[in-house]
Amino acid sequence: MSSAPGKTDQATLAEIKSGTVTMETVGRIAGVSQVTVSRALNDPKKVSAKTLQRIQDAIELTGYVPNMVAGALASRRSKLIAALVPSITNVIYSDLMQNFINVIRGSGYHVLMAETGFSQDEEQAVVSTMLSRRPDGILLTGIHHSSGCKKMLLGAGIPVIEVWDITENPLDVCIGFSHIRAGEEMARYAAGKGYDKALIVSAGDERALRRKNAFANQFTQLTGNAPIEVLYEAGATIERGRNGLRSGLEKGFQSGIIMCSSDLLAHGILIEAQARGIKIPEDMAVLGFGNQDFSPFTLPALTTVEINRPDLGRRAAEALVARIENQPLPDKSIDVGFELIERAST
Amino acid sequence: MSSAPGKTDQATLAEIKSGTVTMETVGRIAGVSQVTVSRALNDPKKVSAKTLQRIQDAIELTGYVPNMVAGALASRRSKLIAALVPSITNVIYSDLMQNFINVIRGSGYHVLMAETGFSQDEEQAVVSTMLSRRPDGILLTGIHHSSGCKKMLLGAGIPVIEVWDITENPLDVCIGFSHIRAGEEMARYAAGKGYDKALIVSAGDERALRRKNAFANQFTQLTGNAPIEVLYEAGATIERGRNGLRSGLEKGFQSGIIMCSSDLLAHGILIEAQARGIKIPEDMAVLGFGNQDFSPFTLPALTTVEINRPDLGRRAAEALVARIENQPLPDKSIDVGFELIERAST
DNA sequence: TTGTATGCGTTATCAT
DNA sequence: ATGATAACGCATACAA
Repeated sequence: MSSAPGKTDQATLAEIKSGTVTMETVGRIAGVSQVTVSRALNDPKKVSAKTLQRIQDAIELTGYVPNMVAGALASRRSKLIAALVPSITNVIYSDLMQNFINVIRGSGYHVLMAETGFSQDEEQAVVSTMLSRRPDGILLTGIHHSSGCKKMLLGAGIPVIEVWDITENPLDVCIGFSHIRAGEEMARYAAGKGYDKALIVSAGDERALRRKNAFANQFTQLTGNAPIEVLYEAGATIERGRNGLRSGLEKGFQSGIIMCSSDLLAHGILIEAQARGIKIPEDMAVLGFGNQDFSPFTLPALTTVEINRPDLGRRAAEALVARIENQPLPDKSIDVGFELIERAST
Repeated sequence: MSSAPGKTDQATLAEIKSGTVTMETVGRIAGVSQVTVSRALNDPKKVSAKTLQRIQDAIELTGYVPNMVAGALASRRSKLIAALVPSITNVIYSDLMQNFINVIRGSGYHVLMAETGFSQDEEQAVVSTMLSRRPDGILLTGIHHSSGCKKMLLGAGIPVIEVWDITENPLDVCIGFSHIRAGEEMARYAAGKGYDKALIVSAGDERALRRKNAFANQFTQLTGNAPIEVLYEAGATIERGRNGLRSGLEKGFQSGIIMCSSDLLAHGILIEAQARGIKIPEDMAVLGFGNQDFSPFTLPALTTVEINRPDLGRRAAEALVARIENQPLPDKSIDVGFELIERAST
């Protein structure tokens, strides 16, 4: 009678105390086999109400916690998603990830997050170690990856979603917007408002540079004047924005519009302008990018380009889960677009 | 001779093509057993130079990627760390996590990151699903957790590190600073500078409120005047900073010092003050918290309290890894302190 | 230095 | 509705 339902024998007690409770333990207490416990958790309909109740009681009693490591090995589905972003301290990306993660969690997946620091080599290194976790899917930022990285991803045979950029030929699925079109749109707006001189203050990452070049080309074409440029290797900060205006003035910029690769830089420029008694937008205009949460509340409020990041994160998660679960996906390349929001700084 | 070293037979080719390469496959090609491949990867010293080379060639040939899921199950060490923060979009925490993750990665661990949103219930729910991944250690933000959460953690029997706060009785190890002492120090500073009226603009999370209360008590004690308070349920933003000053003025605040629970709120107050023609620090002073990257570059530069977040993240990672690997830890409770940095806003 | 046997805690495939 | 059995891919103990 030692293994009768409801009984808790010596061995069972030892397992509970040592924290080594498994489905086997739960089953022994509930008077069923380990397999039935597995079914009770994964597909309760297949188990009778009576035994289901007994199993639930046993789980309660033992404090059983499922072991997804074992589950992943057996099912060959890890329920893990790897997510690679250039920087987790940059709100542009963490904002996106916040929504991505929340949707992903709702579908029962966990997220392994890592930084790639704007470098393809680092991305490849990170992808390499991530794949050893056998993720069911992976999110990458951007559409440019090393060939070694692509090869590994193809070899892994898992869905890949590339975000924050767009291309006709994604590795698998991409969702984002055209940085070139965004840059061009900013130039058209600037020229359309009558500004015929421009200063560009930009961070040095590849996507920012693509926007910058598109802006410069379009602006030059429309006005006949090539913008002055101030570039930073590193990421955008308010400090670099302040320095950027200083450098721009030293390089001879006197009036017109200042195109920034980020609202953070733009905010820094507003501050530096204020410190110097330069009036925005009377003396010069400022155009940001990203529409961060503070951008409507600067002095003056910032004209900028909005990307709906929460929506982007959500849709990326939904698309990735759909791909993993073999649901049909209408499109391999999803353009979420952007919107130029005019405020007082221009 | 079909399994002679260097040979690649039919079955092996099939495995390579189907992406189901294991140590077994590699070993077959290299002419050794699966165990030797395992050793070659985990402890190369134990394998002769010759076979090591053959194994490396076979790995190269097959594109073998280790399966840490299987490794975790067999060794009962997942090499996974769960990290729970209130918000990943808040730079205060993402800054900390950035350094935490980098150190953790260097030790061969991966990080499962999740948000808990300032709620103990959500924290418990997240902990629950995280534990099913059998992490080797876990990082929590703060020292207050639901009893269910504590029970689960104890039951899991893994090292826990609590950051961004401090207590004499951590669950396991904690590293952070005293929010009460920080609030008191801010009050002493304010009173010492001669301010005898105060407005508090604070976010509503538990730690911010502890600083607020400590400040209010100490300030009242020193000056005889209780501060006016403006509280927000949600997190700190520049927008709420601007609204906070507005509300403070409506509540009758006219002059003195404004104590903020975050530099973001303080920045918003500087902006609103500028919009209203209020001179900082002549008409009223502003005191922030956090020393964010922009804080030296606001107008005027922000007086604030600095916590060395990168250092905190690094030390948290080091302490957690030490605990996991059973290395001695000098202290269960590590106070990293804080520093009041005086700038132009006071 | 290398190999054999075994088990990690599940899921999947058959039976019953 | 439930159970027996065999993977899953690796690490560990023990042998040789």
